[in-house]
Amino acid sequence: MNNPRLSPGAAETAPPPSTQLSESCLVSFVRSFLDVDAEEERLLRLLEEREEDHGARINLIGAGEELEQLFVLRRGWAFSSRYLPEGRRQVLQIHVPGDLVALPDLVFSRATSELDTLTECTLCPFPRSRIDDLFRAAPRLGAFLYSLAMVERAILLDRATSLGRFDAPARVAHFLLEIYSRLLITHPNLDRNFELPMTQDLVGDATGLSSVHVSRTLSWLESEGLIERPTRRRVVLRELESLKSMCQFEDRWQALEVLNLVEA
Amino acid sequence: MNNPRLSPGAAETAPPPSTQLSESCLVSFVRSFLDVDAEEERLLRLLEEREEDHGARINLIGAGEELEQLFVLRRGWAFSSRYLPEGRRQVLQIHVPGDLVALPDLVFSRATSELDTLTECTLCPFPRSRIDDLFRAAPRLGAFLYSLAMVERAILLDRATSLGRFDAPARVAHFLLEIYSRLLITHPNLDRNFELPMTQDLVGDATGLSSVHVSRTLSWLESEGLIERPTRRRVVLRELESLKSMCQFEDRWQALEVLNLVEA
DNA sequence: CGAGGTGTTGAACTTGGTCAAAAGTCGTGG
DNA sequence: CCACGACTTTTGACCAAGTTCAACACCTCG
Repeated sequence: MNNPRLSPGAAETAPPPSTQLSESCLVSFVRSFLDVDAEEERLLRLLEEREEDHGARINLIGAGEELEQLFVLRRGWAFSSRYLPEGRRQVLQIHVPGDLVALPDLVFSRATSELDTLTECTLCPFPRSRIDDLFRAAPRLGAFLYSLAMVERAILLDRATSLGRFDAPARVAHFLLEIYSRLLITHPNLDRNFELPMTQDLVGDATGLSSVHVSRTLSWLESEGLIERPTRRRVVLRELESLKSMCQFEDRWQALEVLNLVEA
Repeated sequence: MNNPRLSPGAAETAPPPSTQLSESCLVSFVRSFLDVDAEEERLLRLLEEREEDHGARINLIGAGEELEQLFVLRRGWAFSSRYLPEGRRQVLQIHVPGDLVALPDLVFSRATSELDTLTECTLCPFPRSRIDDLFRAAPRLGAFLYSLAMVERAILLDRATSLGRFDAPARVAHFLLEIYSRLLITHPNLDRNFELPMTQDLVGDATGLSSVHVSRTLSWLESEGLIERPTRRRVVLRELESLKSMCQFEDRWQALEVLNLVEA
């Protein structure tokens, strides 16, 4: 949970149950890329002042809704998606703890996609104006947000490549690796396996496949020894390197170099 | 070429041949979203100090190359893409005049994709550090860059939806509309038609289809009266509304509300 | 124990891909 | 001004990956 790269810092081995208000997964997420000073930390913590819990599998924001609040996702998983005619759907993003959610919709007056929880979640809502404050009062954090957006962009382009040109096994592999690489930032000790709280239906909607074909593809990957599925929701990336090479996976988070502004 | 929304400004009807250094398509692009003050304009013009010409169909940046410079695309079209094994390719982005090119790679030490010209181009290279200056000295422009990134993000999510869940006609329609809506910003007088300097092969690599199927799909769209192709490279979006509804098209540029920071 | 959601499997089908040939387009140079 | 050659687009025949439909098995939780 603490900084895997820049600040060796106070190493707590006990997995923080995130019950203490003092442990902010947003701050620790930012810290893994940037040395945060006291004032910056204060501004970030302001985003997590309030918190609210939500159950699993419920809709938080509907596409087209007016958005007064943005959120830090403090606990649990969520996803954003878009509904299409005839009951089709595209899953656009999987959100894990530490993510800033709905931030992009800041520049639109209405939400551009649905937001749903996967598991029970704790969200910290904050008003849009906090982001303005942040750009004004802490240009380094502004530049950091920009850097974040650029990583996300690179990841979306990777995904476009996956959706546009990969076959089913490569798409599924890419999807698993994308999530795994994001989880590694805040959980550097994950040993090639993680809990994926999604039905195959959702995985299909994320990879542009039918749930039936996701099932077949996962079975095939398992039969090839590339992955394992010890339980329904757990995935083991058994042959990490083979999986990476079958979809040209690049870890964009690892490669990130935050725009590092010298204070004026 | 002048501001279609915020500043009615000095209306020149003659199409500016962009030979005068004083007419910057970047400035006019920014101006269509934001009232730019003198100091901000100066900072933007700094990005276009130098310029260099390049021929059509040549490679400007290879994926993995170290990047010292970013570019403003002043004249001509370019595209970025990624090569895949077995000669496959995914076209990721079409760049038109006024675009900031390679900016996202700012946060990576190496280019994440290929950059190639489509037509003859004039590029204005500038060093990475200019962007830092911009974030520090003009937080409003920093916030503007952020807003731009968020529109681009929304567009990329639309594209993911297209690649993941649309059939061939809808993908092609979406592709054409995406370009058309971008062109409208700087050329508000386009009358449902534009020059598209791309082979069908490239369109296929952008839409995740084979060039053969692009040909069939364009013919089908034409036979349905949805588009016309008066010449090889010109497209007329004859039934704009039908095209939009067949791919749920949303114009993200139109909906953009730039983060509008009040000066501190 | 039973019910509803989830995952698996098989069979028929469909969309779009591949291969190959023909036709069209455009620039170049004789 | 025309002819040639390279490239692009079109068309047809065949093929393959993934979809759809439907039945069945499997958890999991009351």
